[in-house]
Amino acid sequence: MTNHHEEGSRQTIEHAKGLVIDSIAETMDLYGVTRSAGTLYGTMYFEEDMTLDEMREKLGMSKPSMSTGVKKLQNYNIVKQTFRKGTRRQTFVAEKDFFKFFSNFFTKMWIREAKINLDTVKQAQKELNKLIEDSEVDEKIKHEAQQVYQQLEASIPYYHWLQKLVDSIESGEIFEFLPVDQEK
Amino acid sequence: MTNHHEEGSRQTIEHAKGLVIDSIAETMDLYGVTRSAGTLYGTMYFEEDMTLDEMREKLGMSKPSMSTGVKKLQNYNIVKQTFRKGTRRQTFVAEKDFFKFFSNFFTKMWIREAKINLDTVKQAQKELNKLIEDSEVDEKIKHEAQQVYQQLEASIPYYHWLQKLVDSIESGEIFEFLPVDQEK
DNA sequence: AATTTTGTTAATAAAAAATTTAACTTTTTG
DNA sequence: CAAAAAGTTAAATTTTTTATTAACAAAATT
Repeated sequence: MTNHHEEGSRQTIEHAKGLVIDSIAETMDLYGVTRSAGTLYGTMYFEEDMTLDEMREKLGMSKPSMSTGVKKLQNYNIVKQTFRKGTRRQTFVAEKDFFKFFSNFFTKMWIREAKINLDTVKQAQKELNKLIEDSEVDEKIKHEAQQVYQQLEASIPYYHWLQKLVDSIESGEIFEFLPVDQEK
Repeated sequence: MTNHHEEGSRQTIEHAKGLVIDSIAETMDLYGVTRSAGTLYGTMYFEEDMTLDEMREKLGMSKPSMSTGVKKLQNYNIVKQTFRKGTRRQTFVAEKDFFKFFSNFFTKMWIREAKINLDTVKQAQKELNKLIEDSEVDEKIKHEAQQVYQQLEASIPYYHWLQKLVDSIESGEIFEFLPVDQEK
């Protein structure tokens, strides 16, 4: 085996990884994560823990970009800080189990959706109730307010269901209903 | 009931709707849908079918913006074209059932994720296999290729599971496992 | 304590995305 | 079939986002 061949083989491996990294980044882009954060995650997916400088080297970008990128990924709960002995630099590691990725990423969004929207619906209903219970208010308006109130009321079970979905993912119960097929 | 009061009451209703529209737009923003498309959806959520000009009027934006916005929402499968008799203008209606919204929106993303990433993983594995099966290739490289191959292989069950999740949502089966609580 | 290393914040520059105006195409109706 | 209406596409502009350089702050080692 010559060095010439070895060089080409390394390139083949890097090419294969590159395909997957781009694909992951495209998917994350679909989910509203910026392309560069997605590429960073994809890169970390194939590495052990990395320092900011190692990321910068791999991606050819500036250190502040890596710093903010990693922070973003930490916010999505798909990258964690780790402790590598022998260096005083911070190191970070990507969540490599896609089931955990799914869980961390979507439950975070859904919890927030359920909370924010439910709070808002309650607040809007409170305001509508003022009209509905006010004897001074015109019947036509009252009826309109009631209709909107009802539409909002009908949305509430959805947010409760979303919370149940989150719970079943976090507890792992969902995998009893939808088992992971291990065979290829 | 005076007209003066009636004016204020209408404003109260609009204010309540506005709270909810903003909240919906914020959630959709979280999901990677632009703010203005989210606001358009939120607006349509409180209306029957709408023409482009009605949207433009409500949102105070240009008609081409409405045209592209509606197209985007149609792509997410959360807005459909309808036929209102008596007008030759196109009309559009928003999906108001959030369960269907959830289903349409997320299954579309997940189907795409599963397909694209699975295809890419297979392709990457094919390239890695060339190294693994090539007797000319250095053992060290071969080992590295095998490791990456294995990492990719381990991700495949996730994509199959995602497809199963999509199927159970589309068939409605998931609601047997996670029933919708009707009581408040 | 001083110096070096590391990471973050701030300001600027560059790039990307969204919005509008204007031109154009298609559809409808008289 | 001509005229008008409706919708889309294209080009240009504005706004927003992203990334970089440079300055700063914090931590650690000598």
